[in-house]
Formats: sequence, structure tokens, C-alpha cells
Amino acid sequence: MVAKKDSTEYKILEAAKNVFVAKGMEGARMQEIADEAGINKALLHYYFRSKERLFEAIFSEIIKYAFPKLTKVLHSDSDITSKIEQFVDAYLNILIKHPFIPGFVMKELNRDPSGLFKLVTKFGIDPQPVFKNIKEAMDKGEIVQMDPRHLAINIISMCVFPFAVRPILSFVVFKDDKQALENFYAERAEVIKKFVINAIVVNNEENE
Amino acid sequence: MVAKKDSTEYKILEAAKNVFVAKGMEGARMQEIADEAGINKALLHYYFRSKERLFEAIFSEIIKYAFPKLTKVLHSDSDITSKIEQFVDAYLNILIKHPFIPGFVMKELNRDPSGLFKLVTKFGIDPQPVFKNIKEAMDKGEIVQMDPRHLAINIISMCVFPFAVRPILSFVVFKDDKQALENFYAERAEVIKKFVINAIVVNNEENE
DNA sequence: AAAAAATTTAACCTGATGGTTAAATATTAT
DNA sequence: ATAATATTTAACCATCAGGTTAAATTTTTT
Repeated sequence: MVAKKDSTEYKILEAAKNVFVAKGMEGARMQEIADEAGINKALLHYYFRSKERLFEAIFSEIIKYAFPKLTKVLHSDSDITSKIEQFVDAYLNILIKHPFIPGFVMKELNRDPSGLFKLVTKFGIDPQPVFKNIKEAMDKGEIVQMDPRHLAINIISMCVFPFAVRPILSFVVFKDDKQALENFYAERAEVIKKFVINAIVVNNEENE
Repeated sequence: MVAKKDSTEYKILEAAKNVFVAKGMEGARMQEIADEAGINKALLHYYFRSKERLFEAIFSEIIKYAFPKLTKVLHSDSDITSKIEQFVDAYLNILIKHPFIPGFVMKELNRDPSGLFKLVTKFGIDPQPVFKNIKEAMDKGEIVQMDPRHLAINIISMCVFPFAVRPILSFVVFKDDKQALENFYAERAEVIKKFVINAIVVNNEENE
């Protein structure tokens, strides 16, 4: 059940999200979350019982936000290249709006993978149907033959990784020029789609 | 200066690496590092002064190990596609031998980017010459025209990201089948090279 | 052999931190 | 109006954790 805007619970969730995203589960301090929510620290425990549970509430909310938008495009009846393009567009749309997600999720993935495992199981996320769909397209000669898992991880890697390494990317490549970095991110969807299509579609002279 | 094998300092560094990699800078406990090194906790401070400095010693050693192997292949006189292939081979070689590196480095990148910034500056890592080299190859028509930065980040993303998400990749795609995962990683170099060459080399019918 | 330096140790310190509690206050139900 | 429930608060607790210290021991230097 969703907390009403302006309620104490809502304020806690917003503050907790800000602090957990910035500092991580271990680095975040309950007093800092309370300060940012403008409440007494004891209330954090009154509403959420423990730091761990508060964190889980935030983490699952983030995962719950992103996953459906991605799996939805994969269950359409489009041909494989359209699906890939829609998937890339959907993914970049989410990442541009919420660029903190990859760094945050991957930090917590490596700290304690079981949390994400539970959510994956809970949401019934299963890539096998997607791999099967890709395999069928390969067998029909629509795209080149390769292990569908490699194709999937190639696409996801190009989508997510640049956001996950945002700090070092900004520093090394963009010299902390925020606008240039935003422009780079804005171009990613088109670049990835073209790159992938070029890599996998057979005899693709028309689009050269 | 390198610590002699079997010396206390060497034991500390090995133990610290194990614990920092597993738990991260914040999650690691000095007592646990001492226990694993088989020494009194005070010795950690005697040799390294603070937890932060001990961590920095480990972190820079890891970065120092990996970077030269990668930049070396980029400074050869080969044509661009050979360079890309050598780079991918070198990168995957390192990652397969030390699969913990991406998860660890990215976790610390997001916790405190300045540490990595300092190392990048210290080692004089500058991608501009590589971008220039790529651009020249594009202008000559050897590979398709695109922003060199996108090409570079595409390649690095496909190399690194699958290792960075190893826990969830193993869980979701490989059902914790370690051998299957290792096989997948072992195939990555060839898959990435072929994928990239297909994506960027013009009229590449011979290799189909 | 003796002195100096390096290394090691057990015990301790201080601040930080997640969590708890009893009481007060506010809100809701009767 | 009163009772019950929910919310809030200041103060506190107990443990944890990085770091320190004086003294003992070992090793190295003279």
C-alpha cells in the first residue's frame, strides 16, 4: 500500500531513497535519513522496524518501477529487430530519467546479491522465452546465428554499463562537462540500435 | 616497493585484498583482516597507519595491474580492427583471470569516485589519442562513421559488464551452473570481436 | 655483548551507530 | 467527554569499530 504524500511514512521513503542511493546501504546513517525527513530517528524504527527493512522497501520499489517497462516490450508480437529496438528505447528511456539506478543496483548486487535474487524470483523474471524467440529468428535466417544469451547480454551491457560508470566516464572522457555527457547519453539509444542491427542483420546494405 | 613473500606486510596485503574484495571498503572489518592474516590488529595500523590507506594500497595495486596491459595494445602500429581485437583479447584475458575486478572497482567507484580519479590522473590515462586513431580509420572508410566515444564505450561495456553482474547473471541465466558460466565467459572474446567487426566494418561479406 | 631499532602484543579508548523505551501528545473511536 | 490507539519525542543503551599505547620480545646494528 502506497504512503500518502506528505505523510511521515512518505517523507521517510523519499529521504531514505536519497541517502541510500548516495551512500549505499552500509554508508547510509539512520540519523542522516531522519534529518533529511525532518523527523525523530525513533520513527524510522516505528514505521520500518530496522535499517535493513527500510532499505528493502526502497530497493524493491526501484526494481518494481523498472522491470515491468522492460519485460513488457519483450512480450509483443513484433519481429525480432523491432523488439530489440523497442527494448533499447525503453531501457534508455528509464536510464536517462533515472541515471542513478545502475550504479546503485550494481553496488548492492555485489554487496548482497540475495536481495536482488529474491526480487527476481518474486517478479517471475525468466529470460528463457526471450532466448527461444531470438533462436527462432536466427533459425529463420532473420539474424545471424549466435548464442542468444551473448546477444542479450551484449545489448544490455551497452545500455546499462555507461550509466553504471557515470563518474569515471564523466571524468575521463567528458572532463566533467555535464551537457556533453547528457548529449552522449541521449544519443545512446540510436547508436546501440544501429550498432546491434549492423552486427546481426544479414546483408544489411539498405541501411548503410 | 614490494613486500617479501611470507613477511607480515605481505600477509596483511593478501588478507586485506580478500576481505576488501568480498566486503568492500565499508563492509570490511579490521579485525577480520587481522584474523585472516593471522596477526594482531594493531599491526594493521603499524604497517599501514589506517584502514583507508590499507584500502588504497590494495585498490591501486589492482588498477596498476590491469591498466598497462590494456593501454599497451592500443599503442601498437596495427590497423584499427586488429587493435580492437587485441584489446578485446587482452581485456577478456585479464577479466577471466580476475573476474572479481569489475564488481569490486565499480562498487568502489560509486562509493567514492575520487580514488579512481586520482589513479587515472596518476597513470596519465587519456583516451583522446585512441579516439583520434579511431576517427582517422573512419575518415579513411575502414570502418563506419560514428562517434569514436560510442564505439569505445560499446566495446568496453560488452567486455566488462558481464563480469560486473556475475552474481545475477549466474542466478538468472545460468541457474548457478558454474561450468556453463565459465564457458560463457570463455566465449566472450570471440563473440565480442565478431559482433563489433560485423557492426563497424563496411561490406564485410568475406567473413560471413 | 650491548644498544638500538623493529616488531608484536594485550588491553584499552573514544566516538559512532542501530536500536529501545517510557512518557507525552495527537488523533480517532466509542 | 472519555477511552483507546497512533504518533512522536528526548534520552538512553549496548555493541561495534577504527585507532592508540605502553611494554615485551625479537631482530638488527654497532
